Amino acid sequence: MRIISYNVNGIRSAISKGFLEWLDQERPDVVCLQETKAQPDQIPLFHFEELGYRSYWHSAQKKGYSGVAILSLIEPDHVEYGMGNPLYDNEGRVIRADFGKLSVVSVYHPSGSSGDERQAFKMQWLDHFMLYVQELRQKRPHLVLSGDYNICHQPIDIHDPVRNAKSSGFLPEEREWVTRFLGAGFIDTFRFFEKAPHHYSWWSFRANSRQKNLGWRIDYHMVTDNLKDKIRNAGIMPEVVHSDHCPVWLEMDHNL
DNA sequence: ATGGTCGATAGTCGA
Repeated sequence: MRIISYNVNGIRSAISKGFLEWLDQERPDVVCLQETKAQPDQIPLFHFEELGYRSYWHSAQKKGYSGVAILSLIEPDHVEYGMGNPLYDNEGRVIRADFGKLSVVSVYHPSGSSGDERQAFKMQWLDHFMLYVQELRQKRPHLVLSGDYNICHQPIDIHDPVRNAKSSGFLPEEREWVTRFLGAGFIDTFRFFEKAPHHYSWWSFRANSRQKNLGWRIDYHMVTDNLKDKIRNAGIMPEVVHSDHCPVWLEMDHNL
């Protein structure tokens, strides 16, 4: 089973840049999307159906903002929208699909880059997400949590750790959250295989950052450590350019 | 210190 996570920075924009042709070439079993930036009536569902994908969308209340989705060639047994708390669910940041014993979550953690208020919300959100995950594990112990975490964990995950020491996305408290998260029994599947620096999943649109590979690794497939023996491989697709992020993939044994 | 770039929208805002 191959799962791809992709912050598309607007699904309609990504489609205009060749997203569907890319999807048809890759044909992953499951796709977790973030920043769909579309209301339900603005989503061209038929495009995905034509390619054989069922799709499930959790949009934000605010037009053109946030939003997550899961596309799947396999029919999920169940789909859950949000974390079950109205305080956190109106921005369309979490959707979960269950496939047998496996649950796949597409998550878009808040950005804190627009100011102190959103940074505070981000930290609150992260705390709540931790609780959500711990509770979810009681009934769904085999989890793949894929998405845009908006946090670089280690200095090798960001091109300039010194200059970004005070940047949202690389703050000590954010990095410590990821450490605590992994310590609670999750695996950063990309780092499980690749120990080298200079592998990123997001680049600023400004200053030709992408051409110069001055990026941040903020998109992850985190899996519960009970799936350790099922992880086959993981990687990043920096050559795919429909967004300021690139897709990240995870290959798992399908029989749990 | 400033400005640099996008997507979605119609407010400029949020990233």
